[in-house]
Amino acid sequence: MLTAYAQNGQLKRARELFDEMPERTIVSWNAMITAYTRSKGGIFEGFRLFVKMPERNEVSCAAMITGFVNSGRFDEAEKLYNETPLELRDPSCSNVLINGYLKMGRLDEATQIFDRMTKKDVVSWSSMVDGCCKNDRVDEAREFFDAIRERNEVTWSSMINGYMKLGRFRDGLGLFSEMRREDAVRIEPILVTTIFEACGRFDRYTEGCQVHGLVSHLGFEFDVFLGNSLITMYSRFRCMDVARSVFDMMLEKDIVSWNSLISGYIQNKDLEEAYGLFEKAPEKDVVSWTTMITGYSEEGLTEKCIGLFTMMPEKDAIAWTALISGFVINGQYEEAICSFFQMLQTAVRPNPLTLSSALSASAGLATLNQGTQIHAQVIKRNMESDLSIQNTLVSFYSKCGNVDDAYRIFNSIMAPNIVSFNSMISGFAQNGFGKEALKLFEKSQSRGYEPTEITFLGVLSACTHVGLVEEGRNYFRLMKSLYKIEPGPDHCACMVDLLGRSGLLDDAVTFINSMPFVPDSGVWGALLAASRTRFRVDLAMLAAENISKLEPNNAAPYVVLSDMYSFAGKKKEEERVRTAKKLQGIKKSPGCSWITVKNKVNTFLSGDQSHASFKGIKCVLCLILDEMKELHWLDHDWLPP
DNA sequence: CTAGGGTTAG
Repeated sequence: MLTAYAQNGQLKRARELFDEMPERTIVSWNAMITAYTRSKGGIFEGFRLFVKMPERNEVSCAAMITGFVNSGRFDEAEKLYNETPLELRDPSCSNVLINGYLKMGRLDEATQIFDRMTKKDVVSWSSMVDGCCKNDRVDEAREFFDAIRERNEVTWSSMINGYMKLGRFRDGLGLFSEMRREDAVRIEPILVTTIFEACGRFDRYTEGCQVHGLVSHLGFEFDVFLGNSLITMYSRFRCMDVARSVFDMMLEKDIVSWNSLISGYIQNKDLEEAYGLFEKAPEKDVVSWTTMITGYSEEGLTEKCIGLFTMMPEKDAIAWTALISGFVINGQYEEAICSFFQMLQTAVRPNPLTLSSALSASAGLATLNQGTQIHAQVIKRNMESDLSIQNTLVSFYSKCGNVDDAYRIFNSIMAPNIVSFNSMISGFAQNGFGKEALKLFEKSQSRGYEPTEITFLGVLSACTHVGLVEEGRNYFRLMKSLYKIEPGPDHCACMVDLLGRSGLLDDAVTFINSMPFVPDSGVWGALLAASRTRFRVDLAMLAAENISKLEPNNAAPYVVLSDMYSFAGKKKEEERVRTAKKLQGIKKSPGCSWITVKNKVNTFLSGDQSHASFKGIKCVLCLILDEMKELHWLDHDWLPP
């Protein structure tokens, strides 16, 4: 009764009953100690009872030490442990302490207790095995494992899981087959699920199928957990037929089975099959809905996302985040921000990913004020030390032109990863600090960070923005030869941009012709922009034709060509381009830009002279253009209107 | 009444 009351949140009733008891045994006292130490702030009342009780046994000590360990009071736990008479010092007391230390990563203290134990049991040994694995000391774990005389299911699975988490299949599966030869230990389905998980994650098809074949003989192939993990594994292998047949053969399915299969189809881009299952599912939960929303947003179908989200009965933080980040990846930043502020008005609390997505949206819009508000939310919610948020903040402040703030945040990151470096390198590059960007790249290399494709986009654009042509060419070569990263379309577009902006247009064309794949519109776009700046009608035509082939509705080729013909006085050609544009039915919305100065948004449309300070702005612009001419960044007087 | 591992889907 005491325990029943305590476990149902009625500690007071338990205490009343305890006080009324005509006589109490050690077990009654122990039950109360456990009840108090497990309830918030009850540790000292628990200890008071422990001191007061007339007689104690080993369970009393273990319970009390557990209480101290679980409330982080290791000093008190250790003191009590040392004061416990040896004949009462059950292995459980030591095991509690050992596991407490292991969970905190305090391996030395755990080992000390372990070494001092006079009678170690299988729990003590298994705890050391697991604790070493969890603290990235798998090989030490193996030493403990080999030293144990008596091994049970926990010992084996701790060791096997340690290997599987690291993808050490030879060691893990080797032990697994050794375990099968032991008569005294059972193979538990749940251990096999972790093997399937690892096979899926490390893309080990052969091993996954082998283990699957093996367990189907053991009689628990119809276990729900096991079936679910098989569905997930085969989905990762892109074997949806097998995943489906596992699903169909399962005698008992739960909502996770349905969700796993839906998610599998979505990962393999079969939205129709996914939606069919979603509709057919006997029950749906927040995960089912969110899975579908994520699937649609990855395919750019944000309308469908909104529809599903609206119909969804209960929305949690992850669901909101799926909606918001879906908008962000599709460039719908206003919608993302709007949803974020809607979310704040509900009781659902944003998680780090939500705030990071909202910050990305602000970065996309370059709305400094709004993003700063979200930064304030980050601080308010104590998420400043979240790495993904810090990285997004670096990007955000950079995009808003606030390199100093970006750099300040970058430097405050305790454990930066390559993404942090990528964000800062790109941030420097975007703001014209090419030298700083390249220096930071070299720093990341000397510190042993592995560069990614994104790293080189930053590096190449840094070279572009300061005209470092040779360095850019060099990095482009190194990328492949030294870092083993294949240049993609974006890297090539960067190179064309680099050569084009430096006036080396013929080199740019040579580069395009030497590309190992068909140039995309980004590559041609870079050439078109350079041709416009340098007034190379021939290359502008080449680029324009190719863009039109790839993106028939893109207005840029028509606009640039007609402007250039117009300047050159070639009225006929200009007219021809304009007519072609009309025939295609292409409408170009006027270019628009804006900047917030002292809380006021200043908007500029192309050709628009209505700004209050138009004269002054134009004057400064002319000064800048003169300087550009002096530096030979422009070859002639022609400028796009 | 106390102590160890494993839990699939967003």
